[in-house]
Amino acid sequence: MTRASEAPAREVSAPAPASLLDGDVPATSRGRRTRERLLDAAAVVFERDGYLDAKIVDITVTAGVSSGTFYTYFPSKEAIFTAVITDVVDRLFAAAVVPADVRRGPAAERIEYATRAYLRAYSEHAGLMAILEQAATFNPRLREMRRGIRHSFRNRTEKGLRHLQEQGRADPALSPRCTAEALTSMVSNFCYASLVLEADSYQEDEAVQTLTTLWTRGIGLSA
Amino acid sequence: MTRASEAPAREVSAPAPASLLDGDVPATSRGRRTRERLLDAAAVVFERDGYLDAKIVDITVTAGVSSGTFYTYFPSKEAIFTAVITDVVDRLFAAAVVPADVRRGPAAERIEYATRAYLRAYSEHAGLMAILEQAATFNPRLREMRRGIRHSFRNRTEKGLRHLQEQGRADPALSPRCTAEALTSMVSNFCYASLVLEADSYQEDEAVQTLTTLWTRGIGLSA
Amino acid sequence: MTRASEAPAREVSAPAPASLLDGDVPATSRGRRTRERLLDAAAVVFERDGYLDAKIVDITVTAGVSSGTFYTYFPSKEAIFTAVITDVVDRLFAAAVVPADVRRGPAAERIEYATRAYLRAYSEHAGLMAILEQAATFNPRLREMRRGIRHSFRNRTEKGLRHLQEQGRADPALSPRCTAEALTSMVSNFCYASLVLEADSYQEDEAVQTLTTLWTRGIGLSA
Amino acid sequence: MTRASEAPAREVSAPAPASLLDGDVPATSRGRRTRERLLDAAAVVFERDGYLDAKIVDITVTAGVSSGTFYTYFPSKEAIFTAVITDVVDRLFAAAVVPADVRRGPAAERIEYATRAYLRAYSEHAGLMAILEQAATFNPRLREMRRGIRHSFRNRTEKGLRHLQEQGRADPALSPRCTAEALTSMVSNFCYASLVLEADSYQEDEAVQTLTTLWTRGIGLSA
DNA sequence: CATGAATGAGACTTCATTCAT
DNA sequence: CATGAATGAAGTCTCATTCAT
Repeated sequence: MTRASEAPAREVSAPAPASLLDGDVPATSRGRRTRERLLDAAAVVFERDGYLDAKIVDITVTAGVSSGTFYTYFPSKEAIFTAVITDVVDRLFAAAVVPADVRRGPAAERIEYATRAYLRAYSEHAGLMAILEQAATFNPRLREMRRGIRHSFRNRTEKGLRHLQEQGRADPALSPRCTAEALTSMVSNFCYASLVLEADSYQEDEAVQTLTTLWTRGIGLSA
Repeated sequence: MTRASEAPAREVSAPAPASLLDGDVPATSRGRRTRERLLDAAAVVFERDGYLDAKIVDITVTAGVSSGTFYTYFPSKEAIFTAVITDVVDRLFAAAVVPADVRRGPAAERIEYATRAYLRAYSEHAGLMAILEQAATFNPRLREMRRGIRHSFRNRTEKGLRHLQEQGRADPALSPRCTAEALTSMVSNFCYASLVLEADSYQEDEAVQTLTTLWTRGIGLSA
Repeated sequence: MTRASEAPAREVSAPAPASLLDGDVPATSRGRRTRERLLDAAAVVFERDGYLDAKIVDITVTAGVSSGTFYTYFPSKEAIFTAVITDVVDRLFAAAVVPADVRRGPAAERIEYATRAYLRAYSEHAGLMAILEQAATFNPRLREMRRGIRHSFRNRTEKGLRHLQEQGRADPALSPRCTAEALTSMVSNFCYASLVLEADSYQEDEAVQTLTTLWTRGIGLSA
Repeated sequence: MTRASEAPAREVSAPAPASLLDGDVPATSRGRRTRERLLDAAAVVFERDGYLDAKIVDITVTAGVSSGTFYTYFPSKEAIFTAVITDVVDRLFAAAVVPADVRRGPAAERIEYATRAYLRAYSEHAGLMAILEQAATFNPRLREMRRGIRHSFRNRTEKGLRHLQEQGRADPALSPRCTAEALTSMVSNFCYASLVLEADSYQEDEAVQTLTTLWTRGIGLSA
């Protein structure tokens, strides 16, 4: 019997939940396995059906558990989606890290490295990135998440650009922030357009070279 | 504006449309007015609530008609949304047309003109563009529409770039298609990021200059 | 697709609802008939199954309409229950009105009249009164309603007692408020106990005489 | 308090209870302690959340045991509620016992004593009494329990009244049963109304005096 | 005895669309 | 053409109870 409206206060004032509802790690290994199975199943279902059309039952059936079990581990569709996406984003960030030796090398190579890494990581997870893009359009919390990701990349670019400008190796007339925004847009939306909207339209090398050229020449990079 | 008494003959003699279900223009002026009211109401409601949360009743109530009346003019929610968006896109395209004198002028100015025009038009309709972005993520037909829009812009850019390359005024090493894709991404996603995701983050001039600089320098434009 | 949590604001800020959700009278006679049918069905179902076990479908099936139709007329189970109970309570109040000629007669007869009227009305609607009693134990709004009903009766008793005390015809040592509370308790809970908890345990005359005697003698009524 | 080491022999030699499922006392002292903890926790949770909203997990968490453990001691939610309420009712009955000296004194004082005792006991346990009232409205067994309690009090009153009538000290015209019903209603529902529905509306003395006066005068008690 | 994960039935509600008037 | 009432499929989430360890 559902009487949510009659005692809503507890949702807010409730002390620590009795269980794993907030995504804590389960106590037993059996629990951990079940949680993993649910996450894997969710990735499959979200990618296949999109955020809106993904049903909890589809996830539980795919994971081979009863539908009630879902709620032992995640309080909602949004929660498991966030967990799935967080995984992916972590890998995206990890992939985007430029190794020390490259970082110490020429700026152009650094930019090319980062661009290629982003393209590859995006391409590997294009399915779920598309779904994040979708979900972000109507879910405020997921939109916030998506903005956070974008900001990370933009800030890194902005910082790098300021550095080059200080060294006199990039056009000092460019607004670092606005330029970083534009370049982030270029790369991320190029990925979205060519990997999500269309199916794999460009060769990796062609794309990397084009983007790198536009980027380095655009900021007036001098060797 | 056409008053009911102006052209009654036509209302009678016009060949009865097979059906209004596809959004044809209604035969009577009263009908035309109702259709307009619905379109206006839909623009308001879609922009306010998003595609998913927009309810047909909200549209009809806003338009001041009964909910049944809706289906006299549009066969579905998707249909009226398409009609609304088509209007907006038409204006976006119209705004993006570069006047003859500018077209005959220097390439840099042409690019700046087009960029500024796009930015302004986007900013004017940012609300609905955001909703189109949303709807395109889950509705195949609307996704197709969105791709069509993108292709138009990209193709124009590609054509322009080929032209410059042929004249020896842009880097011939760049793939015209891939470059056009990247530049289209840069401008369109810059708009999306700064006008939809964030609230108006940049001055128009700063944005136009930054984008134009990146663009022209990126393609290696020579005077 | 349910996404209640993602746009909860509208529940509060929404302007006038597009329809009859707040229980307004339907515009057409067909609508009025349907609303009546739902109310009648609800009375039957609530009485038969109790508030908790009453299902919306049972009501709609009993009324011979689809389940969606329910929500054209009532926003929730609570709403239709309130409507049903309001009807019953109105009749209870109406029955409790003491006609002018009796009111001008001897106090003892007045009290007996009111007691008998209450008993009869309660007995007639015992089923639904029991359900109100139930619902009031866990639904704040319905509890408020129940208290309102009780207050009405208690206040009437209090007023009458003050009057008698002023006339020197009732014990002036009694607190009118507290006494009215006790007497209201006696009569109302006698009805609850003998008509709801047990099945019809007393003859009407026996009950009326006992209650009237306790009441009149209790307050020290002098002719 | 029994420590585990104190009586191990008995723990072993005691005839194994067929089952603990019906709330029998556990064989080990550790078990007894767990059972107590569950009962205490249940009292807290039931009083705080009501019967319907009380969750077994909340009880076990409050008691500091796992949810499975619950079923080692009680077969169901209803069972532990019954156990909790039985405790309370026992104390209510205990409090309602009129000591010998008072019993031998004047009838008016006896009635006053019993009334005051009831009021105090009820007030002390008002929270759980309210929940019993709630649970009784939808659970047949708990309703039976509630009726049993009521009958005890009513029967005692009835017996007392018969006694007074036989002694010629109370109105012989009153039906003892029906009168007892009415007086029980008056006192018990006065408590419910003033202690549960409203918050502590009357001073104890005022309430006791009012109720006692109505009671004694109502039955025509002569010294 | 204790643990905590697993179960699964089932009611509510929404809203695009249809249809009788 | 307009009205507004009627439709009905379908997915989420709860929680008492069971069971494997």
